[in-house]
Amino acid sequence: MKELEKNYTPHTVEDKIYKKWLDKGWFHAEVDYSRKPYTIVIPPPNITGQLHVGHALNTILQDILIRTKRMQGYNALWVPGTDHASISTEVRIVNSMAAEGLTKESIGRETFLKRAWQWRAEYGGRILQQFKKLGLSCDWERERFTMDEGLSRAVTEVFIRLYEKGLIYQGEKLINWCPKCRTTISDAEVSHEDMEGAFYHMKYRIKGTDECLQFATTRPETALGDTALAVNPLDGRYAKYVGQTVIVPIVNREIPVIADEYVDMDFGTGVVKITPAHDPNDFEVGERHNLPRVNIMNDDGTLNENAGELAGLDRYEARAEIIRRFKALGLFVREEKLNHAVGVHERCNEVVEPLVKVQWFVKMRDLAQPAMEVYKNGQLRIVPERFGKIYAHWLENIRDWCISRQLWWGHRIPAYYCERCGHVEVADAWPRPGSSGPECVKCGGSQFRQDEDTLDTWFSSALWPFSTLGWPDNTPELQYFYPTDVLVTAYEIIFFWVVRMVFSGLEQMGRPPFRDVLIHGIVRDAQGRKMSKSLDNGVDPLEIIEKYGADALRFTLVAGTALGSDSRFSEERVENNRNFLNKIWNAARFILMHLDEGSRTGGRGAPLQPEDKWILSRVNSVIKEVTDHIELYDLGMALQKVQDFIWDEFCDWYIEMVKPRLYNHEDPSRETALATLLDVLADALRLLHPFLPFITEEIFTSIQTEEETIMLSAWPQYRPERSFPQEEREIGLIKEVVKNIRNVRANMNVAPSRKVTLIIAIESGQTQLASAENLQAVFESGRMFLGMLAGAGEVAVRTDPEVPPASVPIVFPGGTVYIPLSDLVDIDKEIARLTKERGKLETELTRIDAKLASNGFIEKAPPAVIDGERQKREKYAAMLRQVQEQLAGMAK
RNA sequence: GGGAGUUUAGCUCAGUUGGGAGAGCACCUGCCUUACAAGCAGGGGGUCACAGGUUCGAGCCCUGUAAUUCCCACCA
Repeated sequence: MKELEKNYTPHTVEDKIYKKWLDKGWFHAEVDYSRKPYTIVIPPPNITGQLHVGHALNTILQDILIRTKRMQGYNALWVPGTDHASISTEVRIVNSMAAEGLTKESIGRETFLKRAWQWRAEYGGRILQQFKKLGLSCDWERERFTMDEGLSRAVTEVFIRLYEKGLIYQGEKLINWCPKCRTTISDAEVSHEDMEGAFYHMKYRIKGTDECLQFATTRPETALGDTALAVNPLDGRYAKYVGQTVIVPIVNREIPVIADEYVDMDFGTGVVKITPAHDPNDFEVGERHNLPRVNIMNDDGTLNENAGELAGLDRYEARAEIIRRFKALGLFVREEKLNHAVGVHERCNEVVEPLVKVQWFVKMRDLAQPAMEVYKNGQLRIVPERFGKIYAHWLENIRDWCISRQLWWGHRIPAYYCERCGHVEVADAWPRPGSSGPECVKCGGSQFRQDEDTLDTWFSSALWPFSTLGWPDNTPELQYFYPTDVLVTAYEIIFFWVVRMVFSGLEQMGRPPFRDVLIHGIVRDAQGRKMSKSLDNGVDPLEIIEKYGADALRFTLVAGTALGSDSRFSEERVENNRNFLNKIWNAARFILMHLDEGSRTGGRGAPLQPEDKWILSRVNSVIKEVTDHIELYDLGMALQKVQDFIWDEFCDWYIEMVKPRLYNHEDPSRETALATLLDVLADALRLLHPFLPFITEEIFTSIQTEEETIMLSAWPQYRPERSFPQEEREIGLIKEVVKNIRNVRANMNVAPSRKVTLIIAIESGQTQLASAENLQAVFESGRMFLGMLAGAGEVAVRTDPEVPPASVPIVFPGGTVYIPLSDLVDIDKEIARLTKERGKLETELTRIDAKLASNGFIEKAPPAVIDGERQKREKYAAMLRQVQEQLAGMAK
């Protein structure tokens, strides 16, 4: 028998237990067709990542699901891994090099990549090590990295397949350019922020006249790239100008006035300058009207030679300069303040520049359609439902995905260009290894160079659910574990990741990559603010673990969080939850204390007592409730149910009830009580294990010796033969009476040590609960509880209707408990209590009477409800009568 | 501009097909009762944002309003 410390100390057990689990290989899953698989792939954190509470919440939820399913007998696999996170990693490496005075360009691609791999070796595993502190039961033997050989092969394979189907293409389109990171970014990476800007009213002179056309713009610097002015075709004011020519000053470009429906007549002057190379709308207008695209910007955000005299100026300097020059030319009208949304790169906050460039794109329409289909027909379920709308909305409005990035860290695009004629071959290598002779099918050239660009990091993440299982090889793992069961993620990356995994899974595997998507909220600080570096309000999970243990952290993150909604984190809550751990710990310690030789294995010496049946029946219900809630992903509620059960029913009632039996070694039912305690505790621990893996393991292995671990112990089942409704009602009555006696005692300031006499008068006849005889038996056997729990001394159970004189009544359905006033002190307080009680009963009766008197209610409410109301009325009326009698008696 | 969420006790939040308003924390009172003071027992405290409507009956359903948070969006 192990001795347990008085207080639970996580540090001494957590590392030891985790090591045991690892050494035993219990997290590892192998293909096994005799069992059903249950699979989750982890959302891979960035290799640059440091564990934060967001990761903690996300992974803990997955761990709860995996552990539950594992206990339920599934072959549970949880695949961990990390993401190379091309741009954010690259930026960090560049920054670290800058400290040494180095740049990417100065060291070259190859050296840079060496450095990046070193970075990955150094930091890549760190976050996973931190994950282990949380107690996660990932299959570490199957850890993957998005740039592993196999996963890289998957990326190339998908690229080639999509290219061959025409779903990946190279095109010259308007893309989002980040001048700071010097790369393209996808639409999803641009966030729109309201900024205070200005609306500049300017004009162009109409060629051959003295007239001008006035327009307004927020970006005057793009004027040098204008290739048209546009008006609405229905706009009578400008009809006569359409077809005429205006002159862009400074560069003296002659551009036409065109008519296009894009122009809103009621906004500004109704005239819009068209810059096809630097604005998405203008780009489309330009397409429709075959306008030339004049690119005036360099990759770093300065103006290029097309800007004439302004070449070399930064875009913001250029803006000021343009305004100055227009003013000098008399072409500047006025400026007004205007708040408008500006696209910024969400990673570096630089204002994004729309530019026309040749890039690689994924054609989305054909891929989005099946992804929408599986959502609509229910093959893919999104929990909570409302996030499905976000998913659907995004798919409906999806545009082609720009996947090429001007970065080095990532999967290099498998496209090869003929040096002589520029012909493109898409293949895993070109020329093909071992081939000889000219390779270019167009010109016979033999020199090829690979595309310099890499792929958007989400391109490889999109393949994660199957690439981690071995695809493109048809591995046994892929056949057995795919599709995965659930994807758990925060709502922030539905667009980036979830959508792309779904269409990739459908396209490559023919099935959605997961059945359910569980969306959780984000963890905010105690004031409800988002945690951020600038506010410095982030919580370091490792510090919390250090202080309170992983279980307390897990508890805090999961408890009290409704599906999909944000939660607040405070250390105070962790502390409270730590207290719960201590509570369980001490309950276990108490039981162990009373276990002596033979008890642990010994059977039940005597039949189950009513309180034993009550607690068994209760745990039985809790098993069902908890299992159901987990099934619905309502993990916070599931945890709540077990906690309430353990603390309230098990500790505060059951343990207190059986103490006399435990202290009395002669009691034949002592063994039964111990066996029940162990039974119930073991079941509660099992229900709790997915949430609090460490403490449950520690206690479980202490209180019993048959099973080596709780993590592989069978999940408790609801057992009908363990349902005892009669005992639940009986003990429920005892609890109610005990509470009322305590109430009276507290109100009347009866010293806790003082015993009071109880006279329990049972009414004759049948009540809802039981017959008078049964009630009598209940109180006879409950006599002990009244003594233990309510400080009762003498207890007399009677059936005669005589009311004892000078006593305080406590009414219950079927009878009354009387406490002689001589045992109490303060009669005024008792009168006050009874008066209040009378008021409550009267209110209730009024309410019920009004209800019963209403014709509508009698006619329309279901009979069961009406019957219930009548019964309630009867019960309250009886109780009211007694209270009134008593008050009358005391008034004398 | 479009969409979604939230609004219940001082604080944080539950409230499962509409049928007697809940928990935890905080607060007040009494207890070092041989598992636990990180504990036990008792208590006070709410026009369920507002206004209408449906219903015999609304925290829950419908309509509108307000406050607040978030997401999406190319009005130059």
